[in-house]
Amino acid sequence: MNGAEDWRIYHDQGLPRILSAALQAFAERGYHGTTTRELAERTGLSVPGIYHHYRSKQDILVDLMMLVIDELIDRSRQAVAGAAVTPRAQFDALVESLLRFHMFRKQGAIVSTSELRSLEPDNRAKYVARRDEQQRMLDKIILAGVESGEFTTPYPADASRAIASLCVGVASWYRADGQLSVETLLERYLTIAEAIVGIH
Amino acid sequence: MNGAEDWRIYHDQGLPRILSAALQAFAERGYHGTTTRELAERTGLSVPGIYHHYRSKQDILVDLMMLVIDELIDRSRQAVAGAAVTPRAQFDALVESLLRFHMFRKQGAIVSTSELRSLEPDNRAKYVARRDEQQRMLDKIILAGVESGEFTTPYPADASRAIASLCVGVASWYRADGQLSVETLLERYLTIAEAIVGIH
Amino acid sequence: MNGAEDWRIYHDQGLPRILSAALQAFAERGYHGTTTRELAERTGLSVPGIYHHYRSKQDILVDLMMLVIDELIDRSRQAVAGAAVTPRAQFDALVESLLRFHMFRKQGAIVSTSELRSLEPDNRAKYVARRDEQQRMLDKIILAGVESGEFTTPYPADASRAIASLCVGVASWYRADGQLSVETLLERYLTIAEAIVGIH
Amino acid sequence: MNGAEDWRIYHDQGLPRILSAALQAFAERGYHGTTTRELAERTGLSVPGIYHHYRSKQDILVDLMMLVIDELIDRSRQAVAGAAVTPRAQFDALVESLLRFHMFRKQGAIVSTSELRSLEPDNRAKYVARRDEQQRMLDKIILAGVESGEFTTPYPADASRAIASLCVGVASWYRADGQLSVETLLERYLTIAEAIVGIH
DNA sequence: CATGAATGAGCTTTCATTCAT
DNA sequence: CATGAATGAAAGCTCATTCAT
Repeated sequence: MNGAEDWRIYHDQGLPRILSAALQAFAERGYHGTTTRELAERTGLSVPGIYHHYRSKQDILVDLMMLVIDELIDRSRQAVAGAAVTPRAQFDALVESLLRFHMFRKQGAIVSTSELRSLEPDNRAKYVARRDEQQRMLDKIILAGVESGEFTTPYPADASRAIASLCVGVASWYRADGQLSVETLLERYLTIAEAIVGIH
Repeated sequence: MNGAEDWRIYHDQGLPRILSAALQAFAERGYHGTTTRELAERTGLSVPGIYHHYRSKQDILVDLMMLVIDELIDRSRQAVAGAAVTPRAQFDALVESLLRFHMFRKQGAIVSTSELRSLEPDNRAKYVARRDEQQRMLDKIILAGVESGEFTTPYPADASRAIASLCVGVASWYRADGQLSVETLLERYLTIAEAIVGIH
Repeated sequence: MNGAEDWRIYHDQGLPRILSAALQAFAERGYHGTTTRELAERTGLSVPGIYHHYRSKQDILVDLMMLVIDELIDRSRQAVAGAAVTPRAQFDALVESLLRFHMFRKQGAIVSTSELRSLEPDNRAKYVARRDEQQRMLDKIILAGVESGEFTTPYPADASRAIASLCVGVASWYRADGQLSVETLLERYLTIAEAIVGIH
Repeated sequence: MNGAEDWRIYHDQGLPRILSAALQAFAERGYHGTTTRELAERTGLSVPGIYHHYRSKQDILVDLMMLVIDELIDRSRQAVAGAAVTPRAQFDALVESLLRFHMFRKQGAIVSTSELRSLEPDNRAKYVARRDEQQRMLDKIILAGVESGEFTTPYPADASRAIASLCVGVASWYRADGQLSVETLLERYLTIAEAIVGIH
């Protein structure tokens, strides 16, 4: 159904209005700083209207964060699947995908990072499992690159974590209307990421 | 009054008990997720006891975040002042200082990053001014290195932001009781940082 | 739409339950001496139930005092409108109306007098404007009587204020179940009021 | 020690500073609307300093109200004692004394009237006893006047209460810097009072 | 889905008051 | 008397959530 490079293309996320409102609100004021009344106002629904769709505020957060991480994983897999079967090609594709996601799903990324602590234990466990799954994709590719000799970093695990930090950091300052074009940012950060894993 | 390398040494922060309790609580549950009752319990004070020392919960957050950023700036200046007057020496010192701070003042760094949005506008402005001051220290050193030819990065501003992201990221996963020794982490991340600015 | 003498007839005020509770409570213990919890108990509502209907305790006081002064003005106008167009008839009607009001709306009158200082500045200004409007009705009638020669007081302004004081005073001691019948009280105080303006 | 007409002369009340502060504060904001902290600030004392002199806020109110009513009774007695032994002379003297008191001890009168409800039951009982004693002085003189035929009012009790209301009302609007001179006000209100009891 | 009313639990903050120094 | 620290109780108000219509 999707062409090979769909992971690069970001449209409006098409979130149901409650999740869309929650995304804005949680990103701006945090989960605990957002009231259900505010969600109602932002959606144009009534407060009981919200509860018609969700059993609790927590459920909204869970739904939202799961959608976000699932989209990230999905796009990451597509990126890797569409790349040539070399560590470098796969690395470049995955990092590019990570970067695009943190640019174009900025708010989702911010909420997911900062509200992990607001998830109740069970929900948190589920979320963390998926986030770790995502991180392992990068770990594996870097390890493969090191084993094949294409990447020269002596500490692949740290490099992987550092690259993830870098990409997550992008969400905190990137603006679509800022100075840096998408392509330029990708190019520069890819260069940095390659430097980190030791690609010459 | 202080030996040259004081910026490397971290003792207990010696925070007054209320700020110390707030630091733990805000880091764990966030500003809005922390109640004044909880602060009281953690301090061993009564709720009005808290208000004897602080006029509002917001004031506690402000005091805490200002102490954190001021310590960071102070240590950064010491690090640079104590280094040789070459871009590389200054860069290494500042990055090391940033890394140490995000390892040893982990919670303060987490709170400062995630609760910026919880500061009321005036307080936020003051905080952001100091944070920008800190960031400019790194910007300038990298620019100097590029001008002198010691650093080869073609986009110093991005490199500076990337390195800051990297260091901030450390606070989110570093554990004092983890696998990685301080010295090892410093070595690895310094190598990465140098790769980012293009030191051969 | 109403019969001519409606201003003489006092039924239960038909206040919404919150205002009714506030009326009793503020009259007994004062605005600052009344807690929202007490209002809740008196209404049979919970505390948030109160806040569903009013945004603040101050808003309750405002609503209450405005209802009181508006009813007073309304009845005063009706009394004057229904009287013959002679100063004496209008004076008698207005004073009778004032007296009845301070007998049958005793608590409202007490609250309005004693809690003026508890109104926030804007609300106070609005209330005072209406109270002055009410006072001017009496002033004008007395002046008219003096001009026509029917009233002989040499200081109409003081007489007007004195009569108002007198009527307000009634609220502080009148009891429906006391010794004095309504008609007797009206007769005596009307006699006094006429003596004050100098009607022979 | 006092000359005959001392009841006419009002100096500064010479209240101890705590009572003086309480007088202002209670008059402006009411007993329940005034905090002990505010009393401390107004006196220049510390909060524990207040408690060095008074065991509770209630005690301050009691002391204040008792001083006020005692001064009123004292001056009333002096006024009557200094007057000729005729109902009219005694009436005039007592009413003049009441008027002067409500002009020159305005705030004390306001507090005493509005904070009666804030006195705890025992204290209230004591206060009411004295206030009634004061009222009886006026009652008796009017009765004497009626018996001697000098006063023609057919309802002396109501007249007495009306006159008291009138005098109390003065405290609510009189300003020392207003239009009305003391002597003018006295003259007019005495005329009114005499009209009420039916002195020709 | 909306409206309107409602609430248990809990929020931040303040009160009068106390005690050690 | 001041300073400074402290507190039980309670204040005004808000939260997430629910229910009837």
